[in-house]
Amino acid sequence: MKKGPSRRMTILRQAAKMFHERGYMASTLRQLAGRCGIQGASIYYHFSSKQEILFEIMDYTMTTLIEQLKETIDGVEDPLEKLDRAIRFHIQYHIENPYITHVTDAEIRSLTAEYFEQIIRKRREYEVFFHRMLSKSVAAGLIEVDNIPLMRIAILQMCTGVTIWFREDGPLTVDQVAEAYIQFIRWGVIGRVKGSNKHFKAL
Amino acid sequence: MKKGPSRRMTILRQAAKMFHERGYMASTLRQLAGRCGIQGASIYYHFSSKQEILFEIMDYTMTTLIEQLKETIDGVEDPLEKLDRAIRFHIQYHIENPYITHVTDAEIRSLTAEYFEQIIRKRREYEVFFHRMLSKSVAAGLIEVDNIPLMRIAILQMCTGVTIWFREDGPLTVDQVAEAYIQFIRWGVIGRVKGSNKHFKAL
DNA sequence: GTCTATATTTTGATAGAC
DNA sequence: GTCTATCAAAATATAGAC
Repeated sequence: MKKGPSRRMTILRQAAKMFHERGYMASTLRQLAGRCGIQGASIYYHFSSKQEILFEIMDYTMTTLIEQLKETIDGVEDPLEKLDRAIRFHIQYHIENPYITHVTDAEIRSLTAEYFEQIIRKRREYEVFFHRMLSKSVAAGLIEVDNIPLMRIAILQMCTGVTIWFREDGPLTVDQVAEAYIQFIRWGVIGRVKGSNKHFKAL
Repeated sequence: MKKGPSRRMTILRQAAKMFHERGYMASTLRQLAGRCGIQGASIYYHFSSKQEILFEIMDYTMTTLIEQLKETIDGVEDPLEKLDRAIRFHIQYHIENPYITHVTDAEIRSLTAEYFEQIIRKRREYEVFFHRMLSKSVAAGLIEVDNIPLMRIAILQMCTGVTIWFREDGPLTVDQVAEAYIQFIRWGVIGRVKGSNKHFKAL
């Protein structure tokens, strides 16, 4: 009675894992089919092209990221608290879904023009949330940021990077990484050191 | 009498640009040759394989990074000042050499086993410098970092990321980016806000 | 839905003339 | 040093049987 994931799903999952490991261009449909226990040609019953597989992975990822980010920050008043939760969610989602998120981040240039535009649009939509949270936190005097787009890029690149080095069987838990990164983003490496307030700009 | 760069150099430069734009696997030797004004087969007079071209780019980059990092921090006493200069150098070199640095960072999995080992070894060597500077700064009580390898990864990933988004014809200068990133790494987004010392752990 | 067989293109790389 | 011509392998994708 146990009904596993559909073949279509299996292909997408194995493709994401493969693209993550070797890159899109270095992955072949025959190898992908092999990992799914079918022949290369059988892939084409489920997808019309290799490009479509890549796009499906990326579109699902971006759609889910946007949707869950909205749920995460919805209703939270304080913009800094909102930003905190958003960053935490971003790290958590990327650690828990390393294949699809890494592929979505790293293989965007492998997309053909039409697909590229669709994914870029969703990526920008996602980034706007972070811009707004940063912007409102600055306006409220809670943080000090000169160039908001620059900080948005720095923070997201750093957090997205977990897909490359995080190992499930490694020494760190998701929460430990999220906590360490949040602390770093808030205070930097000096900001929490006792007595450093002597360095404060306006003191 | 004006002697331009050697053909070998031209090939390496164009290859780095191409690998940066499309990725190693998506770049063909015929296209590369075309950009150099020669035929595909002529590449093989200068290099024995496509792999060798990729390796040469990466090996040059890592060797130069290590060498210039040493020069940058040599003789500086204060470990935090040392770290500061190292980060500034890292950002500057990556912005000024975006093609070779991005390729070296992103295409390491495209290398065959023997080449891979050589480059990984140099990358680790480079990272050790940052580990030591962080470690000594913590020991001196200048900064507060719980997990040094984690912070090293976070900082370097963030700074290396400039190769992806920085545009020479954009609104920012190298120094502006370096300064913003250094400030962020030191103080985070809250650390410099007036009155935030109330958040300090030990106060 | 999956198979075998194959069409078509393109690739990295080699041979040999100039 | 660069060319033309070409090899051999591999890729994506299609056709049609089961």
